[in-house]
Amino acid sequence: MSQHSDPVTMPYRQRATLRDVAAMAGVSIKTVSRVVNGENGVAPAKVAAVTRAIRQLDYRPNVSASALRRANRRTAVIGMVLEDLANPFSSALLRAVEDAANERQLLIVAGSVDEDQERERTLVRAFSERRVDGLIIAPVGEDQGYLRAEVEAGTSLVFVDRLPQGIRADCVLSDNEGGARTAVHHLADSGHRHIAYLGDLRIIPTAQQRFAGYQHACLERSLPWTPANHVHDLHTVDDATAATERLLRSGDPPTALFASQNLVTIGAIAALQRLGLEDTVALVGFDDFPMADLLKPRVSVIAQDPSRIGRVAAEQLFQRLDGDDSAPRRTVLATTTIPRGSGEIPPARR
Amino acid sequence: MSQHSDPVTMPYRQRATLRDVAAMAGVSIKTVSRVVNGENGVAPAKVAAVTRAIRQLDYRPNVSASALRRANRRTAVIGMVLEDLANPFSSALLRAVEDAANERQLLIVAGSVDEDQERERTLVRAFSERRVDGLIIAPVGEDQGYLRAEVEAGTSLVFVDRLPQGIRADCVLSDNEGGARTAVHHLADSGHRHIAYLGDLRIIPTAQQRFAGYQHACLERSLPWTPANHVHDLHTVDDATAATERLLRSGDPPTALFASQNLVTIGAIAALQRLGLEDTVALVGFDDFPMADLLKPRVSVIAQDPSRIGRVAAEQLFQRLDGDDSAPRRTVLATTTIPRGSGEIPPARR
DNA sequence: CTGAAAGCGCTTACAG
DNA sequence: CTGAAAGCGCTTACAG
Repeated sequence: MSQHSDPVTMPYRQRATLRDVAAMAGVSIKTVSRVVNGENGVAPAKVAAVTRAIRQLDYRPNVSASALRRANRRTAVIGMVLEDLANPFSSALLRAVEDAANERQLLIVAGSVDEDQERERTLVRAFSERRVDGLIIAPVGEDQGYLRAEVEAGTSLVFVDRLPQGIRADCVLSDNEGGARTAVHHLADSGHRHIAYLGDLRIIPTAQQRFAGYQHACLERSLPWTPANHVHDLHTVDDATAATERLLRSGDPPTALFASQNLVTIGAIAALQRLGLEDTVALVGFDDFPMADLLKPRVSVIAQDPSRIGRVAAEQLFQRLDGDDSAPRRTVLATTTIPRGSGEIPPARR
Repeated sequence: MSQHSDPVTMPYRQRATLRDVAAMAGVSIKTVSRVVNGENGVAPAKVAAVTRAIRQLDYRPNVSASALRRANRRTAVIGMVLEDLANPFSSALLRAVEDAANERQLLIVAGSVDEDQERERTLVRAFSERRVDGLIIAPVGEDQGYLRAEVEAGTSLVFVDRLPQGIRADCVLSDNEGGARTAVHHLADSGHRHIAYLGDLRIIPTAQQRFAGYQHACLERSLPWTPANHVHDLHTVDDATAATERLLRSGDPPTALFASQNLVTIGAIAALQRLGLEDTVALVGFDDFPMADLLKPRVSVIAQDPSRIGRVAAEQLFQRLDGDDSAPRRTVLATTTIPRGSGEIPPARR
């Protein structure tokens, strides 16, 4: 293949530059720049000539080039590091931030970390090498101290969903402990005393907080503390289904389940259905999900509001971008209890 | 507030540049550049000195600056224009493209269009002004001709989910017509002759194709053509619920429903449950969804594979980035019929 | 109201 | 093996 016909080595067909526009309009590039940036103090006739040249040449300013030279260096891009762009919680966060970012003409680069610390760092570095103005991060891993370098370089930083470690920065998250407490209280109010805890990976701070809430509620209501009823490290639907089946088939099964996360709730439901116990064993899940209202029984949940978390985080980030350098703020959003049926099933005779 | 303490006007604390690294290592910036880019032909001692300086200064190359000067102008960023980053179909596409992009160290900027043509153009322009290397677009609106300028400027372009209009380019999508045909055949095979069509906005090409599939299947099986049973322009769950209720309460209700999209299926289920008809009226939905397997009855669907669409689109894009300039290719992926119960309910006596 | 010169952080195209 | 000069597309800091 000749050098000429190979699109890889062939130079791209030129896009019009300030120079080209200037030449066509018969002015200097500085004048074109003024028009492009809407600065005033340009003679109307020149504005007209430039505008026409821009249209004729289909000129697109190169935002990266201008950011490189501009005093504030802003790229108008923010980076989001999320657990998994395909999961509803992450994507609701992303979408909420997108909507907020739109008003400011900010673009979003985003990536998934899948609970992998290494990946978190890789993504942040990639974003940093593109000089994003700000970062919104759902942290994984035990130490976010490496992000101090970014902050010192002028990158704004807001965490979501989970508290960061090793760095003080803004964070917006749900009241995980309070929500879990409420769930257990809710079940206890229906008379349950044997309430199982079905939890996500213990290394996840959110999971820890939810377990703490469970624990406190058990103490508060003097429920028996039965470690056999505490299952941790469930990270997939299938994990949760298997664990729930095992639990319910054991010699001393719980009369109610608290599922500390979306996928775990779904897995628990699958297990209950398989054993025909969905109308016998009570269930409250942490996190709402689309079909909760159409299942039988309808599923009671402790709902977070990921859209709100995203919106609040975005607003927080924008304040920082606007120069707010007050002390880091932690915003804890209350959860909402939504009783739909499954959480109000009374204890079965044993 | 003094000029100095105002973070907006205050210059950002300097990040280390090639110059700084060169000064510390006692070499020219060209030598640092060689080390950073892994070019060989640098004396080992200098490589060591440079490497040490890079570490000490926590140097991060400015990828945008290098792209500006580099011959191929590649930014290593691709843009995705999707319907709604928060909906499962879009987010599955995004995630699949992300996974493919990771292998090539490409970053993704993404945005939602919400069925708004204006927004599609705005997003594309914003991406273009950042000089993305490629675009993956789920097109809305009637004309994608404006994208020719991007292609001529060297931007690779692949459409997903919907065929573009006004431009010839690669496209990866499901066999919408075939899938819809199969759905109706499936219901007809159980003896249904009065099958309602519940469809999304008619302006959406995908919806048109699904209606065409429905139509062909009706002809093929000589089913009565009853316009009263064709409901279009359902775009939300609530729309679909209301329309389905109306239909089932009419004088001559259908014995089976074909819901041409996710949210419509969910709305139809809500209506069936409300009327107590979920075990009486058959239902097949286009698009699978997470809980389909846990509802009662379990929901039969025609499944697309958004992950596969995303992966194939990404691979197609990468081939173009690698210089493939063969004729535009259209990839149509087959759908899968998943019978779970709701689609196998026989016609009720009328 | 306008523009020529310098420079953002980097790579290219050379020369040695 | 190494580096000085020019330049990517733009804005800054001036001068007129």
